Amino acid sequence: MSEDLNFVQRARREKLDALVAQGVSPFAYSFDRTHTTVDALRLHPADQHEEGDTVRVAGRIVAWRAHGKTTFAHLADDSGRIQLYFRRDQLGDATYAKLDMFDIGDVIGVGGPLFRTRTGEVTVRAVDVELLAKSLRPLPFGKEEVVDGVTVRHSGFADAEQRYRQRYADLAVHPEVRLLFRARSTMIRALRGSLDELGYLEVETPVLQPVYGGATARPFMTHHNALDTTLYLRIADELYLKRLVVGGLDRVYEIGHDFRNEGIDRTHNPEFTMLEFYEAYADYSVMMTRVENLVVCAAAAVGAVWAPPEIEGAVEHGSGGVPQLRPPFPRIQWVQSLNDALGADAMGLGDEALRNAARQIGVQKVETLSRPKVLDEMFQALVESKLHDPTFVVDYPVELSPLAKPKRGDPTLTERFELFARGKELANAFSELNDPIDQRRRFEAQARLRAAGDEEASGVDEDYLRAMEYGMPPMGGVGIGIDRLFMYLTNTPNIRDVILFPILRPE
RNA sequence: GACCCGGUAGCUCAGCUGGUAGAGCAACGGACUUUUAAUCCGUAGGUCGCGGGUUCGAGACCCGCCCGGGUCACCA
Repeated sequence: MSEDLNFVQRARREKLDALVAQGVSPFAYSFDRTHTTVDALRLHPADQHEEGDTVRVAGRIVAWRAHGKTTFAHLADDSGRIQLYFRRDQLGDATYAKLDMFDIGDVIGVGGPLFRTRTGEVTVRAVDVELLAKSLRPLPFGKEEVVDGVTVRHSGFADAEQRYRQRYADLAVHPEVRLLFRARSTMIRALRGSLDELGYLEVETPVLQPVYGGATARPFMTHHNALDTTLYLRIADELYLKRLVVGGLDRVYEIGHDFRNEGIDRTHNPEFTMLEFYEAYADYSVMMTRVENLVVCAAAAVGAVWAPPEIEGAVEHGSGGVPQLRPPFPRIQWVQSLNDALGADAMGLGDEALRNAARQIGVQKVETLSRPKVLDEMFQALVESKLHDPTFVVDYPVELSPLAKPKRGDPTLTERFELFARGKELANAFSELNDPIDQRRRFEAQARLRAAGDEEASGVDEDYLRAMEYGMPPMGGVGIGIDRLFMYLTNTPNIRDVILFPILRPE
């Protein structure tokens, strides 16, 4: 293996050996730090020019400027970075000589008083220095300069594939990427807080399921050895959460991963994060208010901690910042908006006329699609893709919504809505079907499709029907794609940039 | 899946109509006690994605393949 090391790695191994030979342990157990770099900087007031408090800071060496008997460096931690100043007369010959064994990327701890350099930068005058972890592989740090107050980054880490594969290196080198993922966590925490405040209970339901359902998608399959049975990774949480409402947990939610064995592109990762929540005695109009409030709350949370990076050469996440949301969001009827866009009564068209209309607006392979699918495609092309600001689309045709209740007063429609923004679906919700007899019919229709070769169709979930037969309260349910919501709020076009470890082809 | 762009040093990239591999940063040696893309002098570092072909000669041209990015399609 050592023959594979490049010359940079070999040089670092040699330094490691030299340190060990001098009795320095290159991988420490702990370091007693008193301040983060940003806290240390704040400790030293702008008007203070004499030496200040003593601090102990720890982090990664990100820049190194040796000048013979004196050395400047920058140390970065999660909060930011601070300059270090080493002097031979301060540290002594032996300690100062050890600095030669340090490299950019090493994790070190430094103690000493704060002072302000000639150029005004708050700096730690190192009195003691300790190696905490030797970096044996060079991190692709770029160099930074400040031009007219704007940080400009030179020759950094640009290879998108390597940034995803080695997210640890991407994060180590790009503070703006750390900030983005912190904002994602902040958003999820805010969503949890909102639901908790409404009396929702956070629960965990099975990822491994004997029967999959709750959405239309091809599943991942696996096998349990002891039971000698096929299990599926869930494609949705829905049916288990609704079982819990049967059990008397009136308001439940779950934030977790769903798995869909389908294509990978800039808006699809096979494993993605879904928030689903169900509320007994609420219908879809109540849930619309809930979604609106949650999205506004998510936007506020993200906006409070995140803005597009102002570093030239930074990893890009679109522009414009977090959108300003002005609830209530517009609500448009599915049928009406399709008819308006088409200039005809889509639902009233005969099969051939409908297919011709679909072809004309550019729907591909119309002849292979079922009638509901054709309608859905037309709606996507004519309406969805043009919804830029958050908009609720309400009252979907019954053919498109196998788990929703029929609309009161119009059985051709269902009480369902989806929320769209920037042409992408952010949420999907309905007044949940709670009639077990109707549900069995719909399951059986799915099972027939499956028998006919439709891999996306699920089977009959007898246990779920049993739960429903005990009596399922009316309820509203919502699914929100967390990755998509965060992409929308940060204007990030690629889902891989909001997932820490996106799926890639194995190396 | 279709089309477009790309794969050259650890990183970011250049390499013209084919002539035998370049820069900056990082690394290594040296000088330097307030620098900040530090500076200066020197050194080393390459299976040019892989496999064929054309040619006296291929990083470059041709064919095939692999990998990545983008666009479109599919996957609500």
